[in-house]
Amino acid sequence: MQRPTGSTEGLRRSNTGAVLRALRRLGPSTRVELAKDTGLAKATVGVIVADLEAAGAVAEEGSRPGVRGRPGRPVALRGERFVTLGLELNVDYVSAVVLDLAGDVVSSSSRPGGTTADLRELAGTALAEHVGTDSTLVGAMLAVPGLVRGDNRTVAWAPNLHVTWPDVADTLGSLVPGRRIEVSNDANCAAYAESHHGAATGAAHALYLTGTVGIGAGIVQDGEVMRGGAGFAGEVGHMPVGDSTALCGCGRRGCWEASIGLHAMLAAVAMTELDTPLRTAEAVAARALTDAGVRSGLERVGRDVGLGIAMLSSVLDPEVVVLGGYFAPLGDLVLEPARRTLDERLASAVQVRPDLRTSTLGIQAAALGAAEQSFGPVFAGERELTA
Amino acid sequence: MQRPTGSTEGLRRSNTGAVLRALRRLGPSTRVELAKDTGLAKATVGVIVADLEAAGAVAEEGSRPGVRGRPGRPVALRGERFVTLGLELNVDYVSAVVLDLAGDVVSSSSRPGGTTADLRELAGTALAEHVGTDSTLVGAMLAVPGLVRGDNRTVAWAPNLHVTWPDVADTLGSLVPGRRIEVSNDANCAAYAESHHGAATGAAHALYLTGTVGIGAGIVQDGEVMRGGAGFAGEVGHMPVGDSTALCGCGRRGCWEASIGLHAMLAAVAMTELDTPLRTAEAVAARALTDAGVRSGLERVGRDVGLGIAMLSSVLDPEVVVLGGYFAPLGDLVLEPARRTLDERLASAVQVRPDLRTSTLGIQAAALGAAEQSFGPVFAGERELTA
DNA sequence: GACATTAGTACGAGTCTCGTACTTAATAGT
DNA sequence: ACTATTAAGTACGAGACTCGTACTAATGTC
Repeated sequence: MQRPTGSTEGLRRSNTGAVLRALRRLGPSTRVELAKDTGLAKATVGVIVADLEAAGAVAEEGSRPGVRGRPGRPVALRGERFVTLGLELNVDYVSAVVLDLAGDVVSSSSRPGGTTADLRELAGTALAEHVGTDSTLVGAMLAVPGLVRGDNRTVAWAPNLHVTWPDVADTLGSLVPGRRIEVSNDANCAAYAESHHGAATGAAHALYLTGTVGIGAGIVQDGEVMRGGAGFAGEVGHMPVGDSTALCGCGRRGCWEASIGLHAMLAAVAMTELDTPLRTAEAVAARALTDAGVRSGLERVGRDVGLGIAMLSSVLDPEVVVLGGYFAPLGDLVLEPARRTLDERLASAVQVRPDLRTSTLGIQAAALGAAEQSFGPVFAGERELTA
Repeated sequence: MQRPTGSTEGLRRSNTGAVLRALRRLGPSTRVELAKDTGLAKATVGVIVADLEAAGAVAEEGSRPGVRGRPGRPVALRGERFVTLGLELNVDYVSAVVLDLAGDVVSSSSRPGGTTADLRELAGTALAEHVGTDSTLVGAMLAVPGLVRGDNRTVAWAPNLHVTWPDVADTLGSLVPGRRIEVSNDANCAAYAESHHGAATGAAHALYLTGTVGIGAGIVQDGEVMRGGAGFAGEVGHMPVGDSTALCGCGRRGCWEASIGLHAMLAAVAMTELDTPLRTAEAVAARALTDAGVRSGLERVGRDVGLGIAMLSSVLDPEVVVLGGYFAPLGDLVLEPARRTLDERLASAVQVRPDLRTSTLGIQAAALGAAEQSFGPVFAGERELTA
């Protein structure tokens, strides 16, 4: 999905990227299998694999015999050598994920707090403990709840965070010398994570919905995050959906998050907020087991969730919609009414309702997605893996 | 924007595509200018240009002196040799556009009628009159109002058309021997046309809204049509927007097109339909000059248009929104209230309202977009131009 | 008319992919 | 146990392509 650099070296980079992608997708594979999948010649794959092995990016596994003929020697991505760092700075917690080239999570941690110092400490610990001198940090990305420009560098608007941006950039810059830390929107990162590791694995077109006090969406189209003209695509919290009289925190009426945000949900079930959205939702789910009033309140919220997803689906046509944030603990209590509403709103018989699922990655979704995105240039064949 | 095929020949194709794209974007350019723009070496560009000239795809223009040094000899895309055919089959009219490699419309025609025979006749005439034996038909695409799968081959649902699909495919197949005719959605084609030739020229992220009895959207993201998982992205007519009590032709209530479709607009201004949507809208626009009631009716429609665009903008973040179909003749009568509504619904201070414009391509938009899309593989460096 | 300046080309070096032929390592059959 | 068969991986030379350098060509400037 990228333009080759023009030169033959660029061609090699591009083909190396194709081999790496095939290894991620197929798992351990022999050279012949890789050749078949990528369309390259056997000999070419052999050379590329040898280079990757020298760089420490792949390793041979034990052969698997049983069939006639010389057994192939499968090659697998090796995690030890190359890693990325994904961070999330949120209102009341920070997260860090170290991901390796094989796609395994090397380290995953989060803690309460929302300051630059909290983030710095968590990231510093993760790096110190899990990124040795023999491994290379390929890239790093920070996910934030806010509007981030398409260049992945400047935060245009993050009203809920109590930090100043040059400060964050400086702090993190000193942490990862020589590598710029990119910034991206948390919902976009989470969407990427779910489509690569979570509930939407394998779906090229996925939609992720994060729900806390605000509502945000991350859109994955053709395996890539969709950013829009300025980078602000997916800011769906203030779409006019649901109860048109509901007063939103932004001062207007009828915003979607005024109908399905955490506070609206709590009002619907007549309960109060606990310390975190997740714990609050768990308490609501527990109460729903015995309280019909809570169940019907969630039913109302679910219908409004479905209404918004109907809208988004008709625009984006995703295969899978993943609900994260406070929706995850509530599960089918919200999803079932949403599915019913969605079925009612399908425009035609040929349209298939997207699969509604709850997030499987929880609070680490955004940080994991940030880490995974940092591998993007490697798998795209834009950045070379050097020892 | 695409991956080379692996071989060095693929690299050449890819680089040739880059040169062609540069020529389209920059206009006539010298080899040095092309080298600077594409990042290729002077010598490489020289070879590629020579090949293209031999194939008849480009030609040298008169030099432009005036500066010190040897004057460059600009090279320009040549239209005579390679063309594409874009067709549109709609409910009550058919259109055909022949487009050449230089981006000039060679022929553009449309006529009433909505049968396979009408289409065949129009297409046959266009080909016979404007595609000589010395020119090559690079590709052909048909735009239809309906749901077309992402493979650009199968029509899943087109309830308004009174044709059978194998029939259309056979008829057109015999017209363009040896080349498969692709099919696509009309709004997607029109969006592509507007972003390449029309009101959104130069915008990488554009949204096109077509309005007749039904409402459809075409989405261009990063210069490419966004299709979604099944190919049905942009089916926005039945989003729940606007008057939630309005009864839609689909049997449900609250669909957007029940508030802003042609019939809803006519009800709002208390006028009756003429033979075509365009002529009807022109009559309404004329009446609005003297009739305050009509103006306030359009005002109401405009607000609902703005409400839906607010929704779409928060999801897609386009730079430009182009309104086609019956909206074009009404212009600011609808756009102004839409802009005001949009301004009210912007979620944050940093978000910029997308530019609302009326279509400049009129009834030919879809056919032109279909033709332009048929050049896609050429500019992407996937298909070679051979004499 | 000499010089400076810029455009375009010729050419050789380097890189890469590919197909073919060959080697290697296993199973199947006798 | 030995041979035939099958399939994986590699060595090697041919071919295609890009690139940098050196060179030629064409124009304006002094």
